[in-house]
Amino acid sequence: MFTRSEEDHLKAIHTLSVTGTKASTSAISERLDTKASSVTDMLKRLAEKGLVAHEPYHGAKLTTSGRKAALVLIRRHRLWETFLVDKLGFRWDEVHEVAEQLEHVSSEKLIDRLDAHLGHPRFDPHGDPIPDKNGRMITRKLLPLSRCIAGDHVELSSVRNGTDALLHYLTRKGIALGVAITITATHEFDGSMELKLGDGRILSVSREVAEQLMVQ
Amino acid sequence: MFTRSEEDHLKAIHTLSVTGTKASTSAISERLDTKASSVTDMLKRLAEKGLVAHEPYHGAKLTTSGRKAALVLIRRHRLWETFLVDKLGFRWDEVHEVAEQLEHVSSEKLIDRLDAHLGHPRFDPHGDPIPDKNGRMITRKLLPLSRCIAGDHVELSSVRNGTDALLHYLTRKGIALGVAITITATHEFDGSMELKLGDGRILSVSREVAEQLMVQ
DNA sequence: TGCCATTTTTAGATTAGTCTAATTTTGTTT
DNA sequence: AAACAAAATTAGACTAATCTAAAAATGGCA
Repeated sequence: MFTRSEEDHLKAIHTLSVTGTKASTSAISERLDTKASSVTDMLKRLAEKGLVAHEPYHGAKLTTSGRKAALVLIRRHRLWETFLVDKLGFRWDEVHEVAEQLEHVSSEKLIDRLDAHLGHPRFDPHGDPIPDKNGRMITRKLLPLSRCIAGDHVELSSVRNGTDALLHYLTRKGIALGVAITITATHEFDGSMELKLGDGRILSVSREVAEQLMVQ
Repeated sequence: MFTRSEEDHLKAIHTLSVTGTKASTSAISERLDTKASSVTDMLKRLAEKGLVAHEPYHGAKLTTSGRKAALVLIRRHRLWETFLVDKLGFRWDEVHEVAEQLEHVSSEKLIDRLDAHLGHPRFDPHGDPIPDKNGRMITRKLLPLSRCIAGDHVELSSVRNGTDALLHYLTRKGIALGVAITITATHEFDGSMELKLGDGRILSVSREVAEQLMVQ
């Protein structure tokens, strides 16, 4: 259907859009680790195919069919991540790169069967929602832990931009999705927070980390 | 590690070699549905990388490292086929094309975990042996059903060159791997054979089909 | 309002992989 | 052994995807 590079660009534009960032040429090129001129070329090609609206000098937006294609890719990626963790016993910090390859395998039947095999999961191992066959997914209003104040009782629901390093760090600290968190103290001067977990353990996290832990 | 096209060529050369055919430029190009000149180019590239020995005008042979690479690809392909049938409920005549894509996903850990998840299968859904981590696999001396004579009692062990159409045909006839077969008659004039299956069913197969059914 | 730094696009080159058409080699056949 | 058909290689062109360097556009600020 699409080339690997086209798919990578569609996904990048989608991700930027949903996080509220304008999908500018430079933002896309940074995400894909290519040069801006390469992105311009690809935007032209995608525009010709009717997948993006490219306003020269003013970034790109997905068209309806471009968005549909991007959601298929996100569905594939998140289902494969779930498979790797649930069925093959990978850790959540090991799955991204492999899923990045698997998502380009194009077979609707494969993905639908995989979905069923996994029990139609609604969230992937990082807490991100998995689009269904029609591109629909659960939307939750989450806020970063860094916005909570002392005394709040919350639950860890997803990890934003979870680099493998961050995920590994959390794993080592014994922090997993679904864990109950009580904020015991927040420190103004550096933004770090003291937490009490559901099992009674006490720990402290930096502001950077607290900004990526999305809670409910 | 290798490009998709390099991998396709390695696998084609390997398959030709093990079936006793010389891996000539034209034989490879026919398998890959490309032109002979494209194959010549690729053989040069693979020879530079030390994966094949290319004797111009006299075909190609895999080097030790080329053979090792090809076996990795065959291992991946057959494990994925097994996964599709055993875990996702695909029919054996539906898996080839999808496995053809999945085999290019490169992650040793993925394949080893998949192997374990499937219970270290020794044969794929078509009866072909699956190489282990070290490239070793079971070798069986099979012969085509067409070489059997009336009165022989045999077991269907694999289907050679199983095109999707042939596999689908066998499925419709209720013929599966492992089925016991007694040859009740062979017809000289067109090579067709009369068979009695383990469950008592009687059927007749053409010479072409009998040449592809490998028995023990 | 006009200048300037930043961003984006354009122009032109490069690489991998493919093709067609022409040339060369091989090996069979008379 | 010479000729010829088949197979393989070479030559040259094309496309997709990338890059660098140069030119153009944008938008904030003096």
